[in-house]
Amino acid sequence: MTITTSACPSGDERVVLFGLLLETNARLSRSLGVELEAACDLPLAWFEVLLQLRKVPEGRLKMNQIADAIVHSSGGTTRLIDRIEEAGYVTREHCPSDRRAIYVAISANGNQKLDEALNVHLDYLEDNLAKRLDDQERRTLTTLLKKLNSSAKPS
Amino acid sequence: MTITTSACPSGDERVVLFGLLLETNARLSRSLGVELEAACDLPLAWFEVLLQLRKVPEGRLKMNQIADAIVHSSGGTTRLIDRIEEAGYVTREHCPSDRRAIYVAISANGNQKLDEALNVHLDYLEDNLAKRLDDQERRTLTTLLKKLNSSAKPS
DNA sequence: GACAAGTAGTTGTATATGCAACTATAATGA
DNA sequence: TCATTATAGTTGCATATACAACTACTTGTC
Repeated sequence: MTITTSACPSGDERVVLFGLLLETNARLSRSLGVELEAACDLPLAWFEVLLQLRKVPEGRLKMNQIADAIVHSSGGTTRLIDRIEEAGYVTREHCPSDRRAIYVAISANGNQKLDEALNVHLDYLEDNLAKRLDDQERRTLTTLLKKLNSSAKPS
Repeated sequence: MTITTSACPSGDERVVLFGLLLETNARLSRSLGVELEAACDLPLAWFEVLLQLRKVPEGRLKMNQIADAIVHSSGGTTRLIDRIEEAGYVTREHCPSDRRAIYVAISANGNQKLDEALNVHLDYLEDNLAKRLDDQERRTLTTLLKKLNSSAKPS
């Protein structure tokens, strides 16, 4: 019995695209993670959480909102927030209107750390995004990723 | 001391783009992983390895080539290949010209499993890529990701 | 109001992965 | 040739995460 490799659609244009997406993401997030860790002693996942918290004017989100935003499981998010809280970058606050829910709020230390990390991040992006893609290309990429992303949300 | 949130570059166009890349990837790979696992009982990481092996005509790669292709650490790759080998989808072969090196070769079962998985993957891509982006957009995205990716390789 | 069903978050447990130390082999060069 | 340095892969250990079961609370229905 020969291994025919059959119709072998591994060269399919969509398969290639998807593989590229995985690879690009893996390389970029790994190298950013290394830099953040080295320069700020801040894991990438923590950075993502702090960034999400800064995005909203109140500076706080519920556990499940964070879990959704960073695409983690509920249990994983609990543990992640445990660690970030222990480091003093966020605090848990009770939600008055729903006693099941918990707000996670960024602290002063968290904001300071995030500023630090954003400097590293911006340098990184300058080297790895801006150097490779011009304004127009970045805008196009943003648009395309948004299209791709919105679809996958409700699953 | 007020929490000024400082210059707050979290809305920076590049930061947004990077966040989008992380999020898109996380959502897509998670949902593909769930489908592959459900339909073929094949973890996404295994699928990635098998796909890399099929990409090359010989159907085999050295450990470090695999590690690089799928962006894993060397130790992580050893363990990953251990599991895939135990499942019978790949085999380890000695390299005659370098006795330190090990070839990992896809087996007949591995090829069969990969065909199965590719069917799922192609359906998935049809739903999640092709439905959202037309041919032109996919080509553009591919080009942009390639540019982005080539840069990050040597690190 | 009370019971059923749904939702928010946590915890036990299993697993996957990275890092650093290690072994074995190869390449370099004095 | 032998010693040094570099490389390929594996292993011990620590950690991060997912899944499923659980508790506590809320919402909907009668």
